[in-house]
Amino acid sequence: MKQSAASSPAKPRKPRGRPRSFDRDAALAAAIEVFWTKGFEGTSISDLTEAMGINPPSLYAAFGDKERLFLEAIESYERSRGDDCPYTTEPTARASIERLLTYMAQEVTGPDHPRGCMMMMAEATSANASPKLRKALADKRVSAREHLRSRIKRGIEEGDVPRDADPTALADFFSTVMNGMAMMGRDGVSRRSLMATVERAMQLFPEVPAAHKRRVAAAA
Amino acid sequence: MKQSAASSPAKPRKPRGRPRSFDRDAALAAAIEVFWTKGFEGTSISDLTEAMGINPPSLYAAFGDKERLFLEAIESYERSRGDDCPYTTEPTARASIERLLTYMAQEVTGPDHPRGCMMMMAEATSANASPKLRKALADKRVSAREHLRSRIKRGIEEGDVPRDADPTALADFFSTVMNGMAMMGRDGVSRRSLMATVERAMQLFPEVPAAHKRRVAAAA
DNA sequence: GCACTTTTTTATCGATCGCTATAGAATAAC
DNA sequence: GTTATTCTATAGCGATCGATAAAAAAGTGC
Repeated sequence: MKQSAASSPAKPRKPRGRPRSFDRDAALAAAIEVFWTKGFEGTSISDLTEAMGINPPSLYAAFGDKERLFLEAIESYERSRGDDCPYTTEPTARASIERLLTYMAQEVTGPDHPRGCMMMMAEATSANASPKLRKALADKRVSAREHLRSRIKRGIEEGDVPRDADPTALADFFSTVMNGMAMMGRDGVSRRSLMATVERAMQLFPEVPAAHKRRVAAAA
Repeated sequence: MKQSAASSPAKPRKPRGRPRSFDRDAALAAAIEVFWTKGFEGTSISDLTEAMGINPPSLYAAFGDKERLFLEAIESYERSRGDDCPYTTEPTARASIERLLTYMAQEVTGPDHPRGCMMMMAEATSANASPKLRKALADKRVSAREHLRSRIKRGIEEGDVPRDADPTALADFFSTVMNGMAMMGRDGVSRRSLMATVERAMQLFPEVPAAHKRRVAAAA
């Protein structure tokens, strides 16, 4: 916690010992790819070391153990996807959800990385993992639904979603569709098919009555 | 292939050696429960022998190996669920799909067995399995979608689904919802919530125009 | 009774699992 | 230079993996 007064925090002095000979971020990216394909339990340390191009002691020194590496992989995976799809910046809840679903359809059928969703794989392949990891994954899934819910709630407050809409039920429905799309994507279903599903599902997003919409626009 | 003429096929004569001391069906049911919870790779032989109450050699003698036991478990699982939910007997495609989704909502939240769907677990936990098993699982998933599609197509032919409906796209959509429900169920979402999702999704099932419906009813 | 067949139990097999002890190699501090 | 520190590579730890050999046990047929 305490920081040395002599050393500038912005320019950390070079570490003492032998420098690391591999790119930590690149190694993590390689680990993500493997976990994404095989899940947590389906991935062995030798799978990882081979893909990352390092030996086991280097892996353990840099990432702790398999569970901690997996958690870091999950977090990096989610962060980069959040950056790729800034759905919260959309002006309406409807546009946010549609953007999210569209991104999902593209992502789970991406040609330059494993198909499907790493979080779905995580869920099914951590049955024997530590309670700590299980809990961390469950929290992330709950949090994802909660994000959807709060965005819809905000839409109600801002007037672009009808007052009688149920944010929790809507969030659960679109979460279900997203989960399903992840499975379908892993299953090899085409991007075109998933996009058709997105369009279909979006028909269920409730519209504000045109009359009320005008009223809100006038007030703003 | 050749059958002894002396022995009645309905009353097979008692086998020669030491009789099996366990109930094969009960053992298979126990195996299903374990695979359902932990997936294929997440389940070890000792997990199985403990749950089935037998020793490894008995398991191998009765079921072949782990993959064959798993396949038999999957097939038994699907058969019993097909028996539980005879959705093809419903008069319309809409009623069939709705029954199927409703059954799914109840099944994946069942209180007296593992949550979620065994086939979803199978998909994610067979990354290192033999190509043969992988293919068998993929075929089953394709076949499930095809069943949906053909039921909708039949609905078009029988006049209870509009002529301009796209059976493949509809089947893909409802398959996506079902897959998503399985994930949500495993995630601990309530049955009530899944039923709300079913009701919502069914709003997207296309209706035949009332005028045309009358015409078909008169013809029948 | 004895021969034969099949399942049971016990005790492993070799391979792989996640992980680490140890020693040598590469750098900074002095 | 020497020393201290940190990383790398080799080798292997105990545990568990899926699967089986061997022999005792429990039946049928004669």
